[in-house]
Amino acid sequence: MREGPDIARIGALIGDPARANMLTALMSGKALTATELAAEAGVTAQTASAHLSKLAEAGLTEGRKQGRHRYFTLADDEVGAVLEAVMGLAAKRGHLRTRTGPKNPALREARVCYNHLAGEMGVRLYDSMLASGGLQTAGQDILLTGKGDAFACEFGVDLDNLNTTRRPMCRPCLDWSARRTHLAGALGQALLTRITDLGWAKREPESRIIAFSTSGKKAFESAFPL
Amino acid sequence: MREGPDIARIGALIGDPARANMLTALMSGKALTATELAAEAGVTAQTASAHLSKLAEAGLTEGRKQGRHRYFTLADDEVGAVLEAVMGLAAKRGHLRTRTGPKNPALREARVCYNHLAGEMGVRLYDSMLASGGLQTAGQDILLTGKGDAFACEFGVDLDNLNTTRRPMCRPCLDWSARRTHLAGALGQALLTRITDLGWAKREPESRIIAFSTSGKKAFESAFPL
DNA sequence: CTCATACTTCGACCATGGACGAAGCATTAA
DNA sequence: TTAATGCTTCGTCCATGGTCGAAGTATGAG
Repeated sequence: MREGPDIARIGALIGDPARANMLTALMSGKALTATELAAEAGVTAQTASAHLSKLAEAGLTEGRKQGRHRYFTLADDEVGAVLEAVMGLAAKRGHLRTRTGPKNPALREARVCYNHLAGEMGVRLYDSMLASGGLQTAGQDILLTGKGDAFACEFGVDLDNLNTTRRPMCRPCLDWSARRTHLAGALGQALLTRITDLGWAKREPESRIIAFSTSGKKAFESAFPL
Repeated sequence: MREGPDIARIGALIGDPARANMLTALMSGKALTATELAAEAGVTAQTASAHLSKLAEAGLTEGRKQGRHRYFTLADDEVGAVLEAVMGLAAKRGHLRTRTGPKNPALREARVCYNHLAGEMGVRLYDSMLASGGLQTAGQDILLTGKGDAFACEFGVDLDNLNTTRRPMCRPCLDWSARRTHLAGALGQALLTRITDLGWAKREPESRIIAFSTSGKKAFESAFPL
């Protein structure tokens, strides 16, 4: 890092997109693992590890080791308050910012986020299930309703198997590109698996892109109407 | 700029040392010209111009043209508040940051700041003159006392010529690397000129470094004791 | 008028640091 | 034990963007 006043060090830390996404994710107050943060930021584990080292070294985050996981949180609420302040500034000035085109349109449209569908189509899936009453928000949590349960069965997802796991069925995930919530958790993972099994889309190797076929996209859009 | 959340754009803006120095200087509330800000940041006018464009485009600063000057201020007090918040965070975490070695020790020790001496030796000059009663602070301004007047004459600076100019005799300048005040203004410039004329030091071409000779440094230290 | 100053734009260079592959260590599961 | 997972370290590559020289525009001074 170049020579400069201390304020620049903090700014540079927040200024990197990957780190900013990590910090944004941690604003929920939840402790997240390094792998989860890597997915949130859209980078590999190695890169995330380097970022998390820098954040911890600067005292913005804290990590505690638990088993073979490392859980990260914001160091304290002052960090949260500063991030909130900067976000407020960003939001107000946002409207007059230069047009921000996505680097890779395919990546923005549909990609894998850890193990579930993200991007615009991920947001659509979530919005659609919320609108149809299959999902229901309860504060920070998301609940699967009876209606949603039935929908999932019909869609071909085996819910009984999922229930045995310890992972939460539904988890909200803040979208990297769209800054909108989409569906993570066991159900989110299962739905993505089912979508690929149905042949609607396939994961491109060596990238996070999920490529929908033309017919697959049509089927997806009728299954998850807005 | 890369793709990323809005918060990263603000962070990256603050994260550059040159821009951080500019913003820090503007925290005084005074309107400063582009040239002054360039000197404050330790960059050339072109570079400063590019930075000021970005800051203005993002809505962090505002500039109004007056004659052939452009005066810049922070856009509003929310920007000031955010900067203050980030500074507070930087100050608290500062003590546990990794050892920040100056990239170029010579640059940190003595360099030219626009037209006067800056760096550790610039700070020393200022502190020494303040301690000996040659300078006196009066709010934001710095005054040259009778004692300081006599000292300057003895040191070989022609004060009469300086008085004819419109520039203030003494001006405080916030140090780029040390974050300490040092002496700018007509006197600051004249003192540096005299120091090089005496052969104590010489400007290195192609850099901002002021290289003191061993004997020159000794002479400087006895002329400006702490 | 000419000259000097303040600032901007253009172009090119290059250092910083973010990216990932490969390989390693540590912990847990089987 | 072996295998799998979570994470880190090392090494390398390369895009971003900060930097300045040169040249151009505008404003004011003499």
